[in-house]
Amino acid sequence: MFWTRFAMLLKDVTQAPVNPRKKPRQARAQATVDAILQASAHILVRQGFDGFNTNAVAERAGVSVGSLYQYFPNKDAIIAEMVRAKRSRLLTGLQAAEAAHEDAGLSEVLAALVAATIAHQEGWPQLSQALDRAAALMPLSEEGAELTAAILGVLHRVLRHHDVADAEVASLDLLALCRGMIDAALLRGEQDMDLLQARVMRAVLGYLGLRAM
Amino acid sequence: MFWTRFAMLLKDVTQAPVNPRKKPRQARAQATVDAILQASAHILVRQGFDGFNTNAVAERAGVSVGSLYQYFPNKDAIIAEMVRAKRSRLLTGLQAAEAAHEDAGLSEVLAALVAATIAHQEGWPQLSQALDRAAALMPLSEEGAELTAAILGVLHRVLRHHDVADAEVASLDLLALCRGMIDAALLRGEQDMDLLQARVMRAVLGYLGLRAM
DNA sequence: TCAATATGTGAGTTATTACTCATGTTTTGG
DNA sequence: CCAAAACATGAGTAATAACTCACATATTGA
Repeated sequence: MFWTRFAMLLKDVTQAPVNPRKKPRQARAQATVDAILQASAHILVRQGFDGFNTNAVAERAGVSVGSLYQYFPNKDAIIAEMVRAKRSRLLTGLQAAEAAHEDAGLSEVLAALVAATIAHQEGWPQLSQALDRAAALMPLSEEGAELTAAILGVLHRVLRHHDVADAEVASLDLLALCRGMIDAALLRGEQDMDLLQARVMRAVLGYLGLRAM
Repeated sequence: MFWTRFAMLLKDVTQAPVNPRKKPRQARAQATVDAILQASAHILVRQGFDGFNTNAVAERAGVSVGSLYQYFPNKDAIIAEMVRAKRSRLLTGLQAAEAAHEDAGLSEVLAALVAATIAHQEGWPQLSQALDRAAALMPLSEEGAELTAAILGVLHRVLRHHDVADAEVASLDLLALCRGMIDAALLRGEQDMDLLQARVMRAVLGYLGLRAM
């Protein structure tokens, strides 16, 4: 019928509230969600973004597409959740490093933060990279934005605590600097993390006008 | 999601010299190609990768899809050409900076190189970023790879000429460091290029163990 | 002038894939 | 034990977009 061609005009004029999918309540549901996330990571690393489609993810996870869409409103939400989890882990690592060196000198705290950042990326650098890229291209969820702010916040707090001038800009610069160096190094397969750490620290301390430790 | 629309990673691993299309011979054909590239840039910046499809590009360029496919064998080739052109421009800028400071001290040459890099990204930071990202996801054309090597080569040569140890690794690190800081700063809308330059130089000189100029 | 060649056209073909829904199965609370 | 709620299924639908092709127009060179 001709009118079906106009059905699109009727749908969803009002903005959708980013589809509240159900949360898993039973253990098997949680297992399904975990399987989906694990399969997603696997596919992202092995096939890249091109192989990453919901059918493939569901198949590899051993669940049906229908199940996938019970817990993720759309494909992006899977990526968003992986990014969220990754950010959350980094934040935890940084906070731990901060706490463990509360009374130490600036260089020492920064070294701990850099080490935590490297360790965080090291495990699965290809997945880390893929997720970082995706994160840059996606509108962040509210929680994602909060986590990003909190990550920057740790650095900012440390710098201010040690009376660094322009802590605001410095934290942005240092984060970008570290990310750039670490990503590039891991991407080209670098193995020696201590060496990488030392090089990053030279740049960081140089930026701040401090001498090497 | 942008990545599903790119053939980049999976197709023709083993084959196809990715250029079986005709080169423009008449002026109007060159105009067509230019229009396509310009439209592509516009769409990439305004709509991102999601809006970047051949139909949209052709429409905005004011040509037909058929014409587009006369000069570009596939969608990726458009991006590849933009990346190639961008790399080529950067290389030219760096070589000019190098030549203009042949007999100067290391700090001075580096400052010129950093300035050239900033100037290069400054014009359209969003396009720069989009292309950088795309380049990371695409297999480089032969010429693209050569350009990348040449860009690194300039830095490498400068470092070696001034007897920097580990010039190989240092050039990789410094390039990544600069890219990271500059991209981030321009994307968040920073305006003061002299200030940015000074901050980048602090990191660069610190990395090399040199004092500020 | 007039073929040969270069360039331009855009509706149509085709493959892909995000996402739905009618229906079936399992778990839970009372 | 039994309904209701949670969970799972996967063939099917519909939208999208890469790319083709048969044909039209413009330019060139002799």
